[in-house]
Amino acid sequence: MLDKRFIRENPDVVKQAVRVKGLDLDVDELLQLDQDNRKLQFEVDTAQARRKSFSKEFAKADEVRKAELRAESTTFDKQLQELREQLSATSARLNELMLATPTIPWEGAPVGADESANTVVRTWGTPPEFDFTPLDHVDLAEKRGWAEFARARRVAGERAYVLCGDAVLLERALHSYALDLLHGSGFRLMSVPSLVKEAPLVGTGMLPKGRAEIYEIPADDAFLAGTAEVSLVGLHAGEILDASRLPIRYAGISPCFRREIGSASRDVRGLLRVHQFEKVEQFVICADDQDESDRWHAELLGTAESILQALGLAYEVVECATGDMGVGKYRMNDINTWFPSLGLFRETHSCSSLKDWQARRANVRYRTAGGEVHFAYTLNNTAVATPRLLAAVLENFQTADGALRVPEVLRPYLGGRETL
RNA sequence: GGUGGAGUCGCCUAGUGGCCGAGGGCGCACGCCUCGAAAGCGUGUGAGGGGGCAACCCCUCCGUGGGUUCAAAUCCCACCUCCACCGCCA
Repeated sequence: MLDKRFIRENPDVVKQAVRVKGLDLDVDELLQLDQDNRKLQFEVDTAQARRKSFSKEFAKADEVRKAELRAESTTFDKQLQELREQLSATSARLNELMLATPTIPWEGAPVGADESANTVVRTWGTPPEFDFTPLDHVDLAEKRGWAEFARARRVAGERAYVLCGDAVLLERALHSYALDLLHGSGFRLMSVPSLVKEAPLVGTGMLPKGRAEIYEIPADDAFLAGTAEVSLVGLHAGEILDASRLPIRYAGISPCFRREIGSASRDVRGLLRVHQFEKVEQFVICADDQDESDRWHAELLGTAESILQALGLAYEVVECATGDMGVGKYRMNDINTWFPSLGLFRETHSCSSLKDWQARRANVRYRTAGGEVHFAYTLNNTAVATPRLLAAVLENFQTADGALRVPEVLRPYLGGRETL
């Protein structure tokens, strides 16, 4: 969500953002509604001021005047009611359009309709070379008894999986490593709800547009969140934070649920695209200062890279194109990790800066040292998301004898074992 | 699942229909006092929207949404959240 004043003063900038992000939003309609809405607001305010004066006078009036006032009020209320209805109709529509307004993307972002316009910023590491025929993670996991797919799908349908034995320990090790790392660098560890209400989903921008992607539980007016970000933003919804509390840094861990409705029958094999997964997420709320936000973006991205480097996984960092980054984002960098079975890099992390787009929706504000109330800036990035990253570890570190070489940083979490 | 209680301006609290256009205390800010501070005294102290060149002015908000009334923090209904107890339970 953008600032209305900004839209009024910079309609062309907004239109440009709508265009490069490939969105369907009529900025002129929005501007017209905004103007209509303000006019109606003024009329309603004025009418209400007058209406209030009737009641004031009533208390002091004699019986004759009271009868007059009652009659006048009734007539006046009809007009007022009509105005109110008009106002609520225009403001509802205005709000609908406001929720669809995009963050103006970073000028450095490649302009393009979709991910094919993304550019590689840098790569790290070298994809492993095998002197044997490596298995993909599905074959390897099944061979070692580390996963069940056919049976899992009997239980939970397509894209379901069961991790078994050492794969469970390895998954847990990845999350433990990420949590310890973040805890050590000042992030507050937060284990948050996945079962959430509608408001935080609207606040984070997952709704209304992303409805098809989210599991709904209508009996309880609840939803299953696709990321811990939903709860982490929601925790501070409606608050005015003291500047001294910023930046807020959270490492959120939660089960994540996604319907994957837009990618039906894609990646149906294995652990790459599943409906339920486990993610440690980095999340920051900071002041509305672009330089500071940029620094956090770099740090969140750097932390994710350091995790992959520590694991010894080759990856590339991608600058996401305007059409790929999503409505609310100012800048987005994906990190794609090498998957030997695919012979390419696949997304394992996604780092986003949203400026105050999310904070405006969720009404997360802070009071500056000077006493002014501002919307905060928010950023987020994956730290570790499994089982996708687990699959990368399985594929990259398999050995000729069908074993798995455990990355050194994970060994402390696996009783010091060097291979599984 | 059941029963009872509660949600007021950062915090505590007053407020059972018009004098609430929300009072008091704490905290905070500024000033006076002081060598300096504390104490004391005084003043100020929310958010959102709108109008005006401006000084200013108006509207909305007492958990949320409805309702009753000329008039609602106050009365009625529903919901949300919290607390206590009972039942069930990982």
